[in-house]
Formats: sequence, structure tokens, C-alpha cells
Amino acid sequence: MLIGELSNKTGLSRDTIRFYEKQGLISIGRKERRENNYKEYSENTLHKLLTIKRIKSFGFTLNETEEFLTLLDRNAATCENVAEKMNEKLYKIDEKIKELQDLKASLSNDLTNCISTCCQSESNNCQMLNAN
Amino acid sequence: MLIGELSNKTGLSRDTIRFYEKQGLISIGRKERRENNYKEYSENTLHKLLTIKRIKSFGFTLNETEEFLTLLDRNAATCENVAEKMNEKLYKIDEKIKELQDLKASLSNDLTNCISTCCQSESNNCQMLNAN
DNA sequence: ATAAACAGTGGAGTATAGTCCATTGTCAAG
DNA sequence: CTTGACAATGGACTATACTCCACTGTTTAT
Repeated sequence: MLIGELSNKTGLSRDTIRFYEKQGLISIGRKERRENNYKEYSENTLHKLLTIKRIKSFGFTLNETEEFLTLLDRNAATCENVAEKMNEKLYKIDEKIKELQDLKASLSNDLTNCISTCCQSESNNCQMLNAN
Repeated sequence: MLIGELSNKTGLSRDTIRFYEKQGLISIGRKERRENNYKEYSENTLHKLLTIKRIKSFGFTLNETEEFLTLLDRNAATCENVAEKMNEKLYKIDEKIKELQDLKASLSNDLTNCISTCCQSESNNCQMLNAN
């Protein structure tokens, strides 16, 4: 199929598909061209793109996604290997959540302080912005 | 004071300070130069940089930080105005936290499914990666 | 006198994941 | 026969917040 069809079937833009190609996530051999030089994408490539979409939906970057693809190609994407990466990602997500929660807590805290004390100050400018 | 001292006092690198200058967060007049063309930074600028650090520590971007600085300059950074921006930021943080929690939940869920079913499959490659 | 440390400027590079543009070529419909 | 839709390619641009580099000038210490 041509890139337009591939785009329709995957929901990825042509540009994105070409970008993935540049990045080496998918590849096309010299033979897989029509006489007019148009690329003829295989079902395999379609499937690969859908896989990329799925892996990305788990929050993996393109580089990480590429690692998965390599494993898949080698038939080495065992549950064990995959679960390991998933757990790492889960850990990172947890870290980010904690970071954000800390940030939220400190922001909330400062905001509370502002309401109780800073607003009584005679300065127009909120004291919360003053560095320690 | 010269940029080196400013850097020491703020903990920001010279490059960062110059970057903030390029971005217009701090500015220096033509007069504030020594004869050798070195910039002479004021206490005011030092204070401003510390304020920038503090605002950024709340998770605001440089653009958002600039808005605060503008308010401060106009003596219009009232608690009300500041609190409004803080609340917006809190809301965005909350949204991000939720996003991450959802992502985490779906990842965890798929991982659980994998462990209970996918690992019994005869394929080497984990089924979790298969697009629907 | 010379080297180290510091200052100034302009511009490039980093990471991420595309998106957009220009140009040229191809194909199908009216 | 020309217009529109689609394809290929290469390269520029986006946002964010710096960081690093090259090159030049100045000051300080030895």
C-alpha cells in the first residue's frame, strides 16, 4: 500500500510516518518501490506502526520504542523482558507523580501562608514572590 | 557587581544570567557599564534574579515568570493576582498528575493481564505489545 | 611578560517528536 | 490538456531552557 493508505489505517500523518522512517523505526528496501518510485508498504510495516503507536501510548519515548522493536524483531520480546521495561517506566512515572505532588504541596502551602499573613502586609506586591 | 559575583550570589551560571538577559527578563542600561565595557549589575538585578529563581521553583515557565515580573514592576502583583496564577498552575499540576496516574493504571493493568494470560501463550513475543 | 581568570558578543547545539515548506514528479478525472 | 490529489526528498521550524563554543578584550597574579 502507499503512504496515504498507511496513514489512514494507522491514524499517523504522512509526515510522521516519514519521520519514523528517517529515524529508522521502520524501513523500506529498495525493491519495495513501484516503478514510479512510490514506496510500497507491506502489511508488516502497517503492523509495526500500530505496535509503535501502542508502545508510545504506554509513555515510552521513540528511542525506547525502538528498543522494543529490536526485541520484537529478534523474537526476544519475552514477557520477562517487556515486564522489566514496563516496571522501569512505572517507576519513572511514580517518580514524576511524586515530584508533582511535592510541587503541589509546596505551592499550596505557600498559597495558604499568603492568604493568612501576606495579604495583611502593606505592600502591594504579594510577599510570596519574595525570595528567602 | 560583575556577572561573576552575581552568579555566585544567585547560584545561576553566567550563561544562564546572560540567557535571561537575552530573553529580556533582566535588563541593563547603557549607563550601567564600567569603562571597560563590563556590566555593572545592581542589587535590584540581584533581587530580581532571586525572584525569578523562586517563581521558577513553583513550576512556572520563563514566559510565565516574565508575566510575574511585569506585575511586580507595576506594583500590581497583588495577592489576588498572584493567587490566581498559582491556582491555575495548581490546576495544571493536578491535571498532569491525573494523566500520569491514568497512564500508570493502564500500564499496570496491561502488565497484570500479561502475567496472567499472555505468558501462557506459545509465542516468544509478549502479547502486550500487540496493537488491538 | 605572560598566563590564568574573568568579561563581552554572537551563534550553534542539546533533547523530543514531530510539523511544515518548497520543489519536483506522477496519476486520475473532467 | 490541465487541474487536483498524491508521492518523494531535503531541509527548516516549533517549544523549552539552557549550555557550550569561538573569538576577542581586560584584569590580576606571578
